[in-house]
Amino acid sequence: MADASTVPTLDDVARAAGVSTATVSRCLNSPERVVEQTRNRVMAAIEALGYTPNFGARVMAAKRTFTIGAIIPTMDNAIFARGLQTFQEELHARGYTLLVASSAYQPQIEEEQIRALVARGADGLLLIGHDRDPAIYDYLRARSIPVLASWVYRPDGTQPTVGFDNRSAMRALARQVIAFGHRRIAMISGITDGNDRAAARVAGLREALAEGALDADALRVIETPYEIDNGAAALRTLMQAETPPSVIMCGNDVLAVGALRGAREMGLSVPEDVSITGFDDIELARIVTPQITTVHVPHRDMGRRAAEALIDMVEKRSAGVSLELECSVQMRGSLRDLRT
Amino acid sequence: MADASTVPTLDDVARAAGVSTATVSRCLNSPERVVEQTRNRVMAAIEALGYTPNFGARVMAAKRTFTIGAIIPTMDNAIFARGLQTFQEELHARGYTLLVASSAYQPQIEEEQIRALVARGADGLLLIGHDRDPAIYDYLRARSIPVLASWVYRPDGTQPTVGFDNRSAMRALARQVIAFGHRRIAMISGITDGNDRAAARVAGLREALAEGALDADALRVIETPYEIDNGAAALRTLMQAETPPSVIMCGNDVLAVGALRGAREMGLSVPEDVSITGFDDIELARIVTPQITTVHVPHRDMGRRAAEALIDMVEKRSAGVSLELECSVQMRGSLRDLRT
DNA sequence: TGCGTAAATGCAAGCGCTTACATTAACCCC
DNA sequence: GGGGTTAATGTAAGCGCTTGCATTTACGCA
Repeated sequence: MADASTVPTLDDVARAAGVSTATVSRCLNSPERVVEQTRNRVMAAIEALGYTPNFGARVMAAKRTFTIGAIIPTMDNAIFARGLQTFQEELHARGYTLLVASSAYQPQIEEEQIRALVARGADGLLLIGHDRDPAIYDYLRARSIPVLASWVYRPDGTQPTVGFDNRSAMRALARQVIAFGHRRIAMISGITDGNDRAAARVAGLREALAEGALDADALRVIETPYEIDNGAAALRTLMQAETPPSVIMCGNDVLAVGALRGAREMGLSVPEDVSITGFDDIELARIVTPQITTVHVPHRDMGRRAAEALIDMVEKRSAGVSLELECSVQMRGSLRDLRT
Repeated sequence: MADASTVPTLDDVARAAGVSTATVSRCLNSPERVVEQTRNRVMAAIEALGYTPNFGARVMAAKRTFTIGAIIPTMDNAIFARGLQTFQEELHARGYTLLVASSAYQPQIEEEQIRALVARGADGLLLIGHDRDPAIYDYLRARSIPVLASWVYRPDGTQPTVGFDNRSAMRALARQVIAFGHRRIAMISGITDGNDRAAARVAGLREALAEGALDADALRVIETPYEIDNGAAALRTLMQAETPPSVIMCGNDVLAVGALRGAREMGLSVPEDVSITGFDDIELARIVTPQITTVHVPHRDMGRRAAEALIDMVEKRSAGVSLELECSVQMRGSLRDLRT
C-alpha cells in the first residue's frame, strides 16, 4: 500500500530490489535486456511499492511520450466525436494515449492548445483543417512535431492530410440538386472565416452553379455558427425573401436539422415547400423526418487512417503521406425532385 | 525565427539577455520580482528566440501544471460533450488547460487513462460517476490529486461530487408516468455493470413502482449499450411480448430516440401505441417527432460548477464540497396520458 | 585452469527548469 | 561616509528519469 506522504521513485524501487536505477529503468523500457530473475525481483518491488514512473522526468530524459494530441473545434457536436473515437481506438491499440483539447473554433485558442499539448510532450498532433497562421507551423517544425491535418484533403502536398475534399463533395451534392431541377438555391453555411472546410463547401456549391450556367453571384448565403437554433433562424430569413429558394443547402447536418425545424415552425413542409440538404451524415440526419439528404463522410475510417498515418510519421520520422477518402451523396427524403 | 534544429532553452535566453537562468525563470513565473528594465530585456530575448518553456522540466522542478484532466466514458455522445464544454470554458477562464480522455465505458481503460493523466501532471481530475476500484482512489490519494466525481450526486460525503441524483430524478419521472395511468412499464437501460448512473436510474424506477404498489419484480428491463440502433432493437423485443408495455422508459435519450425509430419501423405510433421516455434532455430529444419526455439535466451549469469546485480543491488543497443540482421532468409528446 | 567474449548490470552525466540561499547593488539615515 | 536595510540578481542543488560507457559476471573452449 502506498504511503500517503510520498510517492515512490525509481530510487526507492532500486533500493528495495537491490539493484541500480538503470536496471529498474531497463526493466520498464526494454525488459529483454534484463535477466528474468532480476526482472522478477524488480517487478515485485514495483508492485509492492505501487510505483509509477514520473512522467515529467521521463519525458525530459527520453524524448518519447507515446502521447498524441488532437485539437478539435468543438466537442459539442457529433461531427468530430465519431472520427475521434476510432482515432483513439486505433491509437490505444498501438500503445498511444490520446489527449484532446478543443478550440471553440477560435484560432487563438487553438494556438494556445497546440502549445499546451506540445509542451506536454505530444509526439504528434492531429489538427482539423489546414488553414492556420504559418507561425504555428514554424513553431511545430522547429520542434519537429509531426502534424497531420484531417477532415480535409489537400492534394498539393504541402502538408500531410488524411481526409476528404470538402469542395468536390459539396459540388457533387449540388450537381444532384441542380439535376433535380432546382434553380433557386440558397445556402446556410458555417462561419467561413478561419474555417477552411466551411469555405470549401461554399466554393463547391458555387462551382456547381457555374457549371450549370446558373448565376453563382446571386447565390444567397447566410453564415452562422453551427448550431441548431441558428439553422432554424437562418431558414426563416431565407424563406421570407420575395422569391424564396426551392432548396436550402446547409453547411452541415446540424444546420440542416435546424432548418428543418425552422421550416416546420413556419408551417412549411419539407420537401414539398422547400428542400433541405446537409453535410456530414451524422446520426441526426437519419433520425429526423424527413431524413436529410446529405454527404456521407467516412468518419470512422478517417479516424483510423489518420491514426495510422500519424503514428507512421511519429515512429518513422517520415514526412507523412496524404490520403483522400471518398464521400458519397446520400439521397433521402428532404430533397425533392422537381422534375417529377 | 527559430532554428529548425534546436529548441531554445532557458539557458539560451539567459545568455542572450545577459542574465542568469534564475532571472529568466522569475520573469516568467513572478514578473514583479524582476525590475522592469531587466524584464524587458529578457522578454525581448524570449521573443527573439521563440522560446517556450519545456513542460516536463517545469513539472519536475515546480509542482503545478495548471492542467486538469477529465475522463469521460465516451465522446461519441452529446451527453458529456455539453457539460464538458462549459467545464472547459470555465477552466480556461481561470487559466487552466483541460485534457480529455475517454474510457469507452471500460473501467480498465479508465484506470489507464487516469494514470496517464496523472503522470502527465494533472493538478486535478474530473471523473464521471463514483463507482470504481478503491485501489485507484488509493493511488490518487497517495499522490494527493484532487478528484471530483460528476454527473452524480452522493450525499454521503465520502467524496466530493457535483451533480444530480440519478435515482431520484428517474423516480420523479416514473411517478409521472404512473400518475398518467401507465401500469405495464418496461425499461431499456444502459449497461449497469460498472455504471452507477445507469444502475441508479433503474433503481429509481423500481422505487417508484414500489411506491405505486406495482410489482417491481415483474419489471422487464433490457440492458444494452447506449446506441440508437440498440434502442430500436430493444423496443422491438419488448413490443413483441405477449402483453407489451404501454410505456418504455429509457436509460437515456439516445436509447429513447432509438426506441422511437424502432416503433416507427414496426408501424407503431408514439405515443398512441406505446409511450417512450428518455433521460438527459439532449438536443436530440426535442428534434424528433414526437418530442421526447425526459429528465432535464443542467449540463452546462454542472460543468461550470464542477470546474469551480475542482479548482477550489486544487488551489486551496481543500477536501472539496459536494453540490447537488436539480433535475426537472420535461413533459413532451412521447408520453401519453392514459387517463384522458 | 585460464582466457576471450558476450551478456548483465552499475555508474554517472545530463535533460531544462525552479527556488532556497548567497551575493551584490542601491539607497537611506544619522 | 559608514552601517544597516531592502531590493535585485546570481549560484547551484536538486526534481526523477534514461542511456552511453565502464565494469562485472557468466560461460565456452582450448
